[in-house]
Parts: sequence; structure tokens; C-alpha cells
Amino acid sequence: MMNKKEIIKVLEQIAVYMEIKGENAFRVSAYRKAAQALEQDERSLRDIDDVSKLNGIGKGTAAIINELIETGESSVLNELKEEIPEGLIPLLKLPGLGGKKLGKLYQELGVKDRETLKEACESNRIQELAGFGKKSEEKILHALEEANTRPERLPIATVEKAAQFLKDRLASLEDVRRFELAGSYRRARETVKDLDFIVSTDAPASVRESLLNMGEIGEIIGQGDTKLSFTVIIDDDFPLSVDVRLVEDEAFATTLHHFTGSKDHNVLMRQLAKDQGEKISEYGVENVETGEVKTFEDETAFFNHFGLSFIPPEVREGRDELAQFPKDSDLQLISNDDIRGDLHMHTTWSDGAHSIDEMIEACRTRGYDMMAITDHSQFLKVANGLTVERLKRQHEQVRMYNEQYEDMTIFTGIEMDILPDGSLDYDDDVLENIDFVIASIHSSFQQDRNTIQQRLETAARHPKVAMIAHPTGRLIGRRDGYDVDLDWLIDLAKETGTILECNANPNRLDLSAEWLEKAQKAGVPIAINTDAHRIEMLDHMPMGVSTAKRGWLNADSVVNTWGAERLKAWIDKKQT
DNA sequence: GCCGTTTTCGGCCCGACTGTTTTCAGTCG
Repeated sequence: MMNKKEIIKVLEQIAVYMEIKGENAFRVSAYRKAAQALEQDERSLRDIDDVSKLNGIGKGTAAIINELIETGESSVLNELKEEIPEGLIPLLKLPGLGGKKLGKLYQELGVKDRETLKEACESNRIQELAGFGKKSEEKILHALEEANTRPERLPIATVEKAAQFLKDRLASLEDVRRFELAGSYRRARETVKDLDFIVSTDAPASVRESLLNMGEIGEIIGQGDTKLSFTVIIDDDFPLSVDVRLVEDEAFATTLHHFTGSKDHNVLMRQLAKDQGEKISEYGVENVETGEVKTFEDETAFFNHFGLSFIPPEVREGRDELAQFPKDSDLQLISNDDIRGDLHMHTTWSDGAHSIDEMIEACRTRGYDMMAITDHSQFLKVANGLTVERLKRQHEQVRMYNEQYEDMTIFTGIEMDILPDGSLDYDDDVLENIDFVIASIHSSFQQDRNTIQQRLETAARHPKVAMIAHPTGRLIGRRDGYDVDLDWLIDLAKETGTILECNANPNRLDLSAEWLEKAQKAGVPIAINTDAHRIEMLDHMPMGVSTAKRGWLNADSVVNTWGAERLKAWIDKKQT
């Protein structure tokens, strides 16, 4: 029997094949919408009695889904596959090639995969085709070469530096009135395709000039009056695509909203506008009857115009955010201002770069009133993990600092390894006097699910273990986590009163937004921590908060908002 | 293909830019 994920994939595949076949674009997107409807429904396939009741799934797509459930195959997809070579599918990802053009290349030149496309370019047959030319041919060849070297989406951690560089650059330009980084970066997706900047200026030509004269420009992809596309190369790395929109200040809010997306969110907003006789574009909201265009000072005013309150970019995914944020909404998603402390960080005692008091001062600067010093335990020798003796000495120091600072509660802590054999790295009597014990896995990732889960269960059931850190162990774009059933882990955390972490390091973001959402529903408290190994890494906190927002977490689900006393009471409760 | 007290047909978000044309289709976000 096919699972939901596989069915979603089939529907999306059908859409892609139809696109190349040259089917009506609305028909194509109907299949995508059906896939989306399935994806956004939280229920498992078994719990949905009639798929055609879902909004976006009708007679046709329901028949396909039911056929898949019954037979594991789709006759529609099978027929499409007979008709259209599979090798064409990945070619759709090449910039500049859509379904129409690819269909033509297939029909007229017999292009059926990368190789035949390359040959067609090299034998100069493409420029002969109506609608194509010399430039198209060169672009396709170029795109084919690029596709080998560049991944499609990049983990946000890898674009952080370039994003900061461009922000600094724009901030330094006199002709820039205000600007913002929009797109999926602003929505805090885990990976991004490019960086989208919205820039308010009265002198677009000057800003364009300044940007294009930066030394870090790779190639200019396109430029018009309001739009500028180029690649930047920061750090001798790969080229990263950047889109800049230059707008007059009165259009800034609507342009920012438009290019923050998501596409699906924009569609919802535009339908809402249409229902009240208006039309949304980058430039404002037009009254269809009078043609009058209204502009807004900021996004809040824009949302208010439609009877909504400000919808955080992180939840603009075209789900039910419009219904969740009416003007008088009392829904308070977690925000940066709610965070009162950071409960996972390292110092020079293990593999951190700064001393205990340097970290304390850094946390005070960030306005916190609680924190935990959590170095590595003895098992992690490469990280200079603390022996029992060193641990005790460190904690004496931490307690001393805790006495010293009246405005900060400093918990003694440890990030204790869960060993490959399933045991914990310290004996109970060592753990006895520690305020905040974190348990985590740093070794033997390849063990089977059962073994991994036994390790996690030992930790979660231990009365002194307050939290499990980076619960999946993944590194985005680099390493999958270990094998764990997260539904199981969330149930276990709920049963044992164990906090789960949302690790704010942009390489991790672990748990991810979708699991945070499930954890909150189950009533499991979440801690958002930076796992900082140096002072600057404390500034990853907003990435964690944004991830939490994507998971619709409210402030009360996040222990960082509780304050030291309430947190301590929660930990104590587990031990009794 | 889906949807609907503006409903069973005729829409389906909207606009910029490119390369091809010589007024526009295709692609993209």
C-alpha cells in the first residue's frame, strides 16, 4: 500500500509530465493543488474517509488517489510515461526552460534527456527553431553546465554570510531609504534558492549602479527599471543568485509582501481582495471599479486593510493563516522579545571559545535573565569533555557567578552524551546536583532504529535529564539524522516530562518546524537554544525563534519564556 | 482539473523581463 508521501509525489509527477505535454496550465496546477491538499491535511491516509471532500481534490484526482491506494499504480501516470521520455523531467529545472519550450524541443528535435539536449545545442539545431534563437541556445548550454556544479537549494547556513554582506552594503548606500531581505529567507525556510531584496529608493539608477560595481558580482543575469538579478561570490564559494527590486517608498510594503510570499499565501490574499472588489499587486491595492490604487506605510497597515492583523512571514505558507490572524486575533506566536534566556552553550571548559564570565556578560547584553552553562561530558574527548572532577570544579565557579549576578540566574548544566551502548555518561550521584541536564547523541548514528530509540528512552526516562538536545542529529544539506520515529519521541517526551530542543544553529534547526508543531499539539515543552560555541553564535537565537514560528509555537510552549522559577519547578516535578 | 448564494460555465494572482519578434509568448517569482 502506498503511503501519503508517495501519492503526493505521483500527483506532482503527473503535473510535470502534463506540463511538458503542453496541457492547459490550470489543469496542470490542479494536480499540484491536489497534492498540496493532501500534504496540508494532518491526518494519515487511513483517517481520511473520502479524499474528494478535501478542498482542491475533485472527481479526477480522487480517482487517481484511490487507484493508487488500491493498486499502487496510476494508469494516468503510466500512460504519460509511455508518451514522454523520463529524461525530460529534470530538464524542467533548467532556468529558462519551461514546459512549452521543452515540449517543442522534444517534438521538433527529439530531445529526450541531458545528452540529446546538449547535442542539439552543439549542432546548432536549436537556433533554427521558431521561438528560439542563438541566445537561447547559448543559455541552455550554459545552464546545462551550471546544473552540474550548483545544488538547487542551499541550506540557510551557507548563505548567511552573503546575506549579511549584502545587508551591510545596502545599509551603506545613501540613496536607499529602507530595504528588507524577503523571499523564503524571510519566511525562515531551511533552504533557499536565492536572496530577494526589496529596496526603497528615489534614485534606482544610482542604487543599481552601486550594486553592480561591487567587486563580488559574479554575473549579471538580468536588469530592468525595477528589477536586478545577479550572482555574488562571497568567500570563494559557489555563486549565489540575488534578486533586487527597486521601488518607490509608497510601494515598499506591498512589494515586500509580494516577494516574501509564499506564492500560495499571495494567492489566498488576492482571492480575498477579489472578493471585496479589489486587486493586489506589488504596487498597491486597486479598487477595480474606480481604478484608485491604495498604498500602505507598512505590512501591518496592508493586512489591517483586509481585516487581518500582521501575519508573521514564517507562517505565510498558504495554509489557514488568514483565518488564524483576524484583526482582533489574540494568537500570540513566540517572538524574539519573549526570549528570556539561552539554555545550551559551551565555554573554554570544553570546546567553546569563550570563558564562563564572557558568556554571562554576552547573555546579559542580550537582555536575558537566565542561562545555563552546558559543556560536553567526558565521553566526547575530541571536544575536551568534562571529567567528573573538572565538572565539579566548573560548577563551583558557575555557582559563584550565580551568587554574584543579581539580575541573572545561571544554571549549572551539562550536555551529557548518550553512549553507543545506551548508557549515560555520568552516574546518578554525579548528576544529582546539576540544575539543567541535557542529554544528546553524538556517536554511532548508523545504529538501527531500535537501538537508537533505546538510547533516547534511557535518557528521557532518567529523572535528572531535563531536555534532549538536537533530537534528530541532522545537519541540513550535509547529514541525515539518526533513525528515530519522532512521533514516538514526542509521545515519550510527553509521558516523561522531558523538554525537547529546537536547536537554533542554522546548520541544525532541530527539531524542525513541522515536528515542533506536533510537539506543541502533544503538550511537550520546547526549549530554543543556540548551542553557542562562541559569543557571536548566541545571535542565532532569532533563527530558532523563526523556526518555532513556522511551527506555530506560542510563547507559553517555549520554556525560554517561562523564567527561571517556573522552569526550575518543571524540572523538579520530573524528579519526584 | 476544480470550484461555485456573483454557481453547472467560465474563470482560475499579477506583473517584470527576455528573446524573440515587430507585438508577444514563455518563464519566473
